[in-house]
Amino acid sequence: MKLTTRSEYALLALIHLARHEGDEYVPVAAIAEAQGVPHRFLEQLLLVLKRARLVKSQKGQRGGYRLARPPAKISLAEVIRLLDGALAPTESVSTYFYEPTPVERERRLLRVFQEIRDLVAAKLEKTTLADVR
Amino acid sequence: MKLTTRSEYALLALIHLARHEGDEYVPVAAIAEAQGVPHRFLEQLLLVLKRARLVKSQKGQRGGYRLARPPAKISLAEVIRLLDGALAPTESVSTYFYEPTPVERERRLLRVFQEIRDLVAAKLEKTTLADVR
DNA sequence: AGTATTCCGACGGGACTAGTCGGGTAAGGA
DNA sequence: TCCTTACCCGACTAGTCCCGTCGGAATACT
Repeated sequence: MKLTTRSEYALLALIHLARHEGDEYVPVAAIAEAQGVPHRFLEQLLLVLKRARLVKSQKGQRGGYRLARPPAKISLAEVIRLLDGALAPTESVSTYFYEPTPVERERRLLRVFQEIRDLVAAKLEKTTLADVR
Repeated sequence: MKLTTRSEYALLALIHLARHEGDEYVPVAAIAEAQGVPHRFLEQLLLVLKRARLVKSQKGQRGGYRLARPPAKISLAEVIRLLDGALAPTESVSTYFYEPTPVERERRLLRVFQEIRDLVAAKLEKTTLADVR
């Protein structure tokens, strides 16, 4: 039932970028300082975001990062799933990663977990950076 | 966003006990075999459940465990919170365990997490063993 | 007495988390 | 051309947590 700092920091970084859409290419150092997260660590996360094409980067002087899409087109779900894996509270309930467990035989219990997953997923899916900017 | 096997197994055990309410005092071995979970491990979990007064125990021959309350009075929330800690997706959003983080300054984001926590908590709070038995 | 069963604390291996570090690569400016 | 800025990449580490296992003590029934 927990979120790692990875997705938390990633979200903070994206929010920062969403706020500076005009400035194009904000360096990691600026984001890190503004949001109070470790520079070197954030670098890693932004790299992941870049590979997933959520942000674009520019090297060298005046380089940095910017959003690859408008904030309204980036959902929290996408970010969290990317950094933390499945959204489901238990492995055997995810539609993205499947693996059998002993809980599976308890259909009613599983059902409850499915409903929760759907609730959470729906909420995260429809909340975008534009909403939390 | 994940549940540990601890609470999963604990729930399975409780469900088993709920199904055998008349038999009073089911030994751990029986539960473990029925639900397919490691005997020695489950023992630990039941001990926790006992200390929290969710179950009662009886030592010696014909001993074992039984529910301390009717199934309808035991919510999933209670069990999961006991074994896994807070239900909130991020630490700074739980009403039970509080600790400050850098995410706190992002009010809108925090708000979303709070809503999710409330959603999940409400669901788990009102679902009881009687529902999943 | 003997046997079944809970109770308790300790321990261990593996995975994961949260970072750090050193250096490589590209872009811009002087 | 050369220097500086900044991204890029992989390796590494220290700590924590998870999933169990184990040995044995205490207790209750037969």
